[in-house]
Amino acid sequence: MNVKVAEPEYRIGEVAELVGVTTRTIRYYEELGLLGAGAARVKGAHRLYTDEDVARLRELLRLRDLLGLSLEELTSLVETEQARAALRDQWADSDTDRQRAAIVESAIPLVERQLELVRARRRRLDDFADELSGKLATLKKIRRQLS
Amino acid sequence: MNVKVAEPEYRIGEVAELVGVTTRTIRYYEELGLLGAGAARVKGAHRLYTDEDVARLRELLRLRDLLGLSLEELTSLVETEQARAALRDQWADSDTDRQRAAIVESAIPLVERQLELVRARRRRLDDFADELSGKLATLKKIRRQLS
DNA sequence: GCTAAATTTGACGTTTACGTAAGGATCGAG
DNA sequence: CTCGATCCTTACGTAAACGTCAAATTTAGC
Repeated sequence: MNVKVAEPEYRIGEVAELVGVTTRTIRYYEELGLLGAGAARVKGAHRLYTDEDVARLRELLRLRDLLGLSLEELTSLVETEQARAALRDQWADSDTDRQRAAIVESAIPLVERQLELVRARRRRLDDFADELSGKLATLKKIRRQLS
Repeated sequence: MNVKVAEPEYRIGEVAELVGVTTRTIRYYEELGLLGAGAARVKGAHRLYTDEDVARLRELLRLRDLLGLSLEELTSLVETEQARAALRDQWADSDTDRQRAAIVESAIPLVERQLELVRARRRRLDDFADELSGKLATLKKIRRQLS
């Protein structure tokens, strides 16, 4: 029972290069609870990451870079997902549909919140772009009148 | 000659409240060369700001907040405008059209660069939004199948 | 089992972007 | 001219997000 599919795993240095950060950053994020990499890890052993871990890290970095969220804001935004990720390990096992449904139910509002943040930021950028366009048009008009 | 239109002027505390930052921030930005407020100011005298100064500060804050630019990146991005702002004071005076044209000429590429940055950021946000939408759709599909 | 390369833990250092406090000067109203 | 509010300069303090270094360990290959 509890058959594990041999997932390809990466060491911290590989992950760092894959996503473009340093190993320090990855350990720091784990320290903050943003990454649970190998939750069950004997102290001193090397950390191992799955493809899913890498994807999660990439998403965190995107939220950080595109929305300018602090790591503290990130933690509160993904805390639910943290629990979900913990549960997810057992997804493939003997979970009941009811349990699976609960996991999905909890994941949906999280993604919805992220989507809202992204869209709100997009709207503000649109406004800014509009103003800059107007400014540019004004400048060009002046230029024409001066030539 | 050199008739000055009595522009409404604000003290640093007023500006701070208007744009939502502290006076420290404003002085710090001046220290970095981002704001030239009262370039010709006797040491020790109070700083005075015009409506245009306030607008400029607001723009800087938007670039900082929406694009996540560091203050160093901001300085290099607006350095040209800095020179332009210095010249602009004489705009209303005895400038020739050739000089005015030069000012406008130098301002245009600056605004264009800003617009490019904003649009690039917007594209990345759109990509992110698309991915999140897809993820959300997937989750909802799973939810339907489990119910 | 041995060795080189990568990793771990712990701790102190660094940069950015301001916060904060002190002592004195300036400004505007009366 | 006086007084209270606001501001000035100088300087040290701070939080976030890592950087860096050292000594001990672990891991992969032979």
